[in-house]
Amino acid sequence: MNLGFHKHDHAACISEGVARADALCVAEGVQFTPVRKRVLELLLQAHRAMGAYQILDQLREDGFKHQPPVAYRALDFLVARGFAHKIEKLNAFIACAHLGLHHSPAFLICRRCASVAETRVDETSGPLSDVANSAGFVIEKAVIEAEGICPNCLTDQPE
Amino acid sequence: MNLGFHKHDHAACISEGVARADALCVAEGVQFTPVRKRVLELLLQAHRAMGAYQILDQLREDGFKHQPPVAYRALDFLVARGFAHKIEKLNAFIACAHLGLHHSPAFLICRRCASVAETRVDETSGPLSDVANSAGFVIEKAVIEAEGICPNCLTDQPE
DNA sequence: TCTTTCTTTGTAATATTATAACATATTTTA
DNA sequence: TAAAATATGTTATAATATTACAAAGAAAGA
Repeated sequence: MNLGFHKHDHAACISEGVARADALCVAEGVQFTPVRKRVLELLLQAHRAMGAYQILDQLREDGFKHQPPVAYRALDFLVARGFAHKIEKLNAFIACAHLGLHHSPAFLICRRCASVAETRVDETSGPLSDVANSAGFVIEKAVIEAEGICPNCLTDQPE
Repeated sequence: MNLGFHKHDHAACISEGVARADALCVAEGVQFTPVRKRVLELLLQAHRAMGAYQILDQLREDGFKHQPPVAYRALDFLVARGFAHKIEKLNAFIACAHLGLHHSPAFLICRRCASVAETRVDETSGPLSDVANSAGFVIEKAVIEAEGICPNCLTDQPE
């Protein structure tokens, strides 16, 4: 599976992501306002997890308002619609890599270069759901974040 | 598997947990100082995730010093030794339920009663490691936190 | 169209979580 | 016991996130 630890046409991946989100917003009848669009662009562009205050700094440079709620609202919107995810381990946000597909995301976080790859996992099977099922616990959402060393950092240099 | 969503001899589970941690500290030649012990007791007693400032409040009542670093240092110690875990999703801490066993923890968090159950997962197999392996990513630590409704809250009352 | 309803934005203030930095004290080791 | 390592005391501040309320804008119904 393509995990993002590689070179790719980045300009296209930004514009495609925005276009897809745009279409989804139209389809769902919600407003993809300038600040929401800009935040998604920033996340797609960064291609890594960004903190809310990093985003806020960028918004300021772009002439947007930049009090904390501006960023948090846009992020809440993007996360609620699945256009972005929060990485709990980093208190940071990342653009969704599978935009439009209903999925349960899992992340591989490189502790060296801070890149984050998103993959998908099956919510309804696996050891965790087995345990939950047998205990009678109903899982609604799972945070799955693995920290380690990405292939680039493994080969690039010694630790 | 016993997930903690049940009645049990709580006094015993606190004293056993402390005794086990004590023994491990002796074995490893590290100091299980009063504040460290007290924080572990508080976590074992609470039997749920506690924020650092909640712990700090308890420490104050117990006559300990109560500046933030006091709690964070004790928590860092407990987490580093595996006596406690941080729940990233909640920015909170919980006593380890499998104290002394080397393990990769996973959590089931009830969003209704805030109880947290700890279970173990196999780090070296499962869908996530398959993806990581094939991508050449080396996982060092995994955060696995499922949010949902626990069996007690499911049966107790409608949502 | 109007008007009212819902959604979004602007803004100030503040809450919550966490760390840096440095001095002092205590414990362990040589 | 001196030196080194570890742990604590303390102040200050950084980083992350939310509340609350007013104003503006968009959507929906009459």
